Amino acid sequence: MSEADERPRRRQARGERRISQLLQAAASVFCKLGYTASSTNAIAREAGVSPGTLYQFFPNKEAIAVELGGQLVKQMEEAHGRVFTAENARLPLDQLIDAIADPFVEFNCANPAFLALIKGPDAPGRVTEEHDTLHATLLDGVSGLLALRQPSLSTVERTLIAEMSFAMFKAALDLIVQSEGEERTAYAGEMKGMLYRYLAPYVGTGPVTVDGTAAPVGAAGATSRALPTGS
Amino acid sequence: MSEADERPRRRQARGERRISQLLQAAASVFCKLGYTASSTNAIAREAGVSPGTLYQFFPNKEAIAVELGGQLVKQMEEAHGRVFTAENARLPLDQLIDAIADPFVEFNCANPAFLALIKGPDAPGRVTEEHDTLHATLLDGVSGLLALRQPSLSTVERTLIAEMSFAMFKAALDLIVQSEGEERTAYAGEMKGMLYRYLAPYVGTGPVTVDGTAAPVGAAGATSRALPTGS
Amino acid sequence: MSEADERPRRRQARGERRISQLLQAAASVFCKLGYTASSTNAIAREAGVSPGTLYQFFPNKEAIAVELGGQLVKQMEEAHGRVFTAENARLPLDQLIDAIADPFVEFNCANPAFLALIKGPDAPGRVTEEHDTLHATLLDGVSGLLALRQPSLSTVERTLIAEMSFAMFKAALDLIVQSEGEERTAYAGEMKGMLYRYLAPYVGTGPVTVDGTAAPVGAAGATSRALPTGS
Amino acid sequence: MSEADERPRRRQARGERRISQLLQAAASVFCKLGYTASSTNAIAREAGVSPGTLYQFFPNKEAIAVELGGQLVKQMEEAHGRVFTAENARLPLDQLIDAIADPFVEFNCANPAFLALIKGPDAPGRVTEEHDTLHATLLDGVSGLLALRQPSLSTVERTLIAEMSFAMFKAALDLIVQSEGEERTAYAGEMKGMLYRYLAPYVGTGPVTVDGTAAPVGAAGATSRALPTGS
DNA sequence: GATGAATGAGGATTCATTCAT
DNA sequence: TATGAATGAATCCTCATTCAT
Repeated sequence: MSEADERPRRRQARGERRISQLLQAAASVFCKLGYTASSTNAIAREAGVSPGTLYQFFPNKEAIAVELGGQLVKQMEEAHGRVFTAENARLPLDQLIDAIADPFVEFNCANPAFLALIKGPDAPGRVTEEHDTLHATLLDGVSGLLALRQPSLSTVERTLIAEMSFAMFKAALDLIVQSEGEERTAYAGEMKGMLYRYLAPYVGTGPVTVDGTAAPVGAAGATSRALPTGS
Repeated sequence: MSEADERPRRRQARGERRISQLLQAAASVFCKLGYTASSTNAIAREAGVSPGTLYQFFPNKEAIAVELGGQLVKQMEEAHGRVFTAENARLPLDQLIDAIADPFVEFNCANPAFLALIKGPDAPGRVTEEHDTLHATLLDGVSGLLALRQPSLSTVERTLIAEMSFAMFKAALDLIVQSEGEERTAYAGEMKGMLYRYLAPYVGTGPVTVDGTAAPVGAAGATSRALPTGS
Repeated sequence: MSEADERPRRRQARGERRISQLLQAAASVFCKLGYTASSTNAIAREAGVSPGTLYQFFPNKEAIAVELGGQLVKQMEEAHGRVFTAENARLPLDQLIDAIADPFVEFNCANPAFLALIKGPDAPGRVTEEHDTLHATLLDGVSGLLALRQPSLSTVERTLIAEMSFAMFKAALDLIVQSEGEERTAYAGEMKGMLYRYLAPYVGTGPVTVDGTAAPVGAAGATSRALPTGS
Repeated sequence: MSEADERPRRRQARGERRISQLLQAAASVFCKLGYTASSTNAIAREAGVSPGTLYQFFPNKEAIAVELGGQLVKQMEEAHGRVFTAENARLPLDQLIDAIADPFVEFNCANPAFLALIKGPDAPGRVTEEHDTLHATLLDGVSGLLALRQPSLSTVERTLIAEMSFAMFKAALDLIVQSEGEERTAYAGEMKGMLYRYLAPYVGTGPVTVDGTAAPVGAAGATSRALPTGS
């Protein structure tokens, strides 16, 4: 019984060690060279194994990225819990932003490969499955938050705002990850301020009240450029 | 004198035709494949010349990107004039943003290769000379504007805000260029709104008065997250 | 004794199951891809075992082919009995041809891998041991038949005729195996007619008489095997 | 004028030399290893050039085979003229067979790669474009001859006979090419005898008369082609 | 200038085979 | 015995770059 249980596991043990070895190597290489310029051979070399070994676990580069993305998402969840939750959605805007951004910032600084995957390859049309999935997942998270917080937004509006917010977030994250120390803190602060001021006119700044509407906002100057909030 | 003058000119005439041929081809290929995945052979093929010819004008791939960047900057200036001017700096913030963003949006939609170059390769550390130059140029533009508009900002603050603004701008531009029709217009609107609300606390919304200070702003809610404006 | 006897037997039992599993897989893969393009990994995969297991029973790809050839020969004998017999040799030519061709056709249609092995790899000089063995076996069969039927043929003549007959047979078998239904029947008929007319002048058409000479020629039966000439 | 003529040619000169060098190398490698087992690297090595050079002239292995096939067909035509002609079709059968077989035998002995291409890869379903084309061309030749010689044959009959004849022809050619000296001559004789006797009932042995019908059968000439039967 | 041939290292991927478990 | 991990050379093919013409 235990034998039937363990035997397969033991075999997988080496394999799984190799897999994480390879994923770690991939993370490192993706960070150093970017996705496009990373080669499977380079990853294998970094992992200290032969190219053939890599291909025993992954059918191609894309699959490595997919798996790495999945692992990182899982790791982030394990470390910081789910961030796109209904509870978070109902927080005052500044706290909501903290609740999303802080874990992301922390995790991406510790695992810069995550950002590399989120950003994807530098070619417009050449999006990869993995990047797509990741992008969709995160975008859905943002969009869901918006829906919970401000149900009056139309789908189009919501998508627009979510895409913008996510794009801004990624771009700022890039600056954050690439800097260090005080500079990094400063960038993180800027990112939050930016998101706060961008989103305030759409979703209000206060906590969401019982009836599901966000508290009224005082950002009068923005309205002329903002989408109608539907209120 | 006339000999030394004219022969080179003729040669340069042919040469420059070749060069723009090649640059146009490069623009097209960079857009299709991204910088990293673009090959010199592909560019030469697209330009209808032999690889050898390409290397008669450019010592390597990087140089093509550098030159292309330069040309595009020049073209944009020819089409839209200088945008980072003192006059613009003194406009009311919304007009200032229009004055910068509109030409960029228009030009990048017409020349999507520009954005590809601005974004650079997908590798964090692997920044290329060309991308660096372009980045520095544009960042200086933004930074200069900030300096003119709000001289009280410290260098550090100015750099921070400029980097953030530029990063946001690039990210939004990406969304804009990749969309079409109404969607594109909507993204452009969002970008402007976003920049407006982000910058207002730092540089004020009104026109700059004679004494070089921006008009006072009323964006109270933002201050807690914003850098001190130096006022 | 019982230990030394039975354990190996049990082991062999499992082993032989594995072996036929592998051989069946090999047959399938050889058919799909041809001998040259077939890989041991592919065979193992098809058999549902690991590559290591395959190499526990066969030292290399060649050995698989050899064994498969042997098994198929044995299977064909089990299904159709020996065909290269003295009795057959003495039959009237058309019946002799039937006696040889029918089992081969039937068996090869059911086990197309057999033909793949008979044909061998597509390289002229690269004949494999397995193909050689099979080739020699079958050629000996034909040659033996000729010797029995027409002892007056010199060795050289006999070899020549045997090689030719066998080559024709293989080529026709290929057409037969690759076709279906009526077409297959038609090809089989053509093959027999072809062999009949080719061999008749050498070995006579009638049954072999007691004194070992074939009956004089007078290829009456041939027409019945030919397509109507339309005249 | 001559300059404008020669310049492009001179450039191509090196290239065309390379191309025939490569084709020759390919012929040699295909013969040694068979089509399937031949690698582009091996061909390049044999030609004494780098792999990259090969790919400047041929996009892949298949293309090499196609080109080589084309060249060989052309060369055979140049050396022996067209063989599938109406005049040949009307000859007495033995002369017709001579007219077809002799050039083929001679050419294939001199250029054994031709046969390698005609035979194609050893995989049943994996037929290559080049082999297909070659096969179709030659089969059409045979079929055309049959149509001219015996118009009363139905399409189905004609195809059947053509396929059979061609298959037999290929198989015999293989024996011929692989043997030498007297043996080769003997095989060639056998092949002709075999074809003669196979085809006689379908297309008659005599010359085709004015009204388009073949002379009545009465295969007198056949015996002269057969080995002495030892009777 | 322009060409296109040439290179050889490097890209992804597969293969026959061996080894540790 | 059976597994699956491991290997490294070999597969096809591309790339940035150079060179002879």
